[in-house]
Amino acid sequence: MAEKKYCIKTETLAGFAKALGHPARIAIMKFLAKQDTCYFGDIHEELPIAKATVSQHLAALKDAGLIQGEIETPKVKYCINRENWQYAQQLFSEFFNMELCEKSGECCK
Amino acid sequence: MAEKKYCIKTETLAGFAKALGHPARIAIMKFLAKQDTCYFGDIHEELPIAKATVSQHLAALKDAGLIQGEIETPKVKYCINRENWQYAQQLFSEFFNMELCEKSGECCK
DNA sequence: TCTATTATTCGCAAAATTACGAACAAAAGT
DNA sequence: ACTTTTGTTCGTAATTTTGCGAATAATAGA
Repeated sequence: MAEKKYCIKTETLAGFAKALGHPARIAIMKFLAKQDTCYFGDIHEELPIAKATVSQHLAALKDAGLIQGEIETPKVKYCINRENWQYAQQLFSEFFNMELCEKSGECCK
Repeated sequence: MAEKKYCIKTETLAGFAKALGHPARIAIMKFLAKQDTCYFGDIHEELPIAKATVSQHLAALKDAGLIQGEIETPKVKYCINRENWQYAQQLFSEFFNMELCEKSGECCK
């Protein structure tokens, strides 16, 4: 499907960024980071959107690899995928810490 | 338009992430970071997409505040908006460095 | 087995994104 | 004035995203 027009690191970083490109998904990640319990219902309560929509956002984050889920019937528990979280952190860090060319960033007013 | 359902920092971070959520836009930012000259034509040459599409991506990055443009007829020069770039860096840094709850990230296999 | 709880999937609609070629605008040079 | 160069805007199409309610699945408990 993805025809890889760009280098793999660029594609991967863009993928993480895309997954984080919605306030509900940022809110979910922040919530998961600080909670002991991370049941679907608790996440849903935090957000001003329908549960079907929450489920969709969780699926998006899961597809991106940023979270993972576990069934604990009748509930579902979600948490951050630490390995990929760390990788995303590294890619963003590299991206934002690349040294800017002297002239770049000064050429425009 | 934006009805602010989430806290401002969350919205802002999501906005930056969304702007970076496409490989062409990541590629543009990387290119701008390392180039002395940052004319539209040079950016277009780097990318495997039509100029109209490049223009759209540049507009998206501009709307997000990550870059700025300057006319130098007949060319147009683009560069990173350092102030907002730094703010984005800070927001991402805070986000990725928020301490994860002990249990969070360990509750799911 | 029936019921209650929980979360996903389905079906749908509206809106936004991505992409392109063609048309257009602006200014410099002839 | 005309032409060339450069990049944006327009018009359009295909796809994806976002969102919701209703239907569904899965399991525990009565």
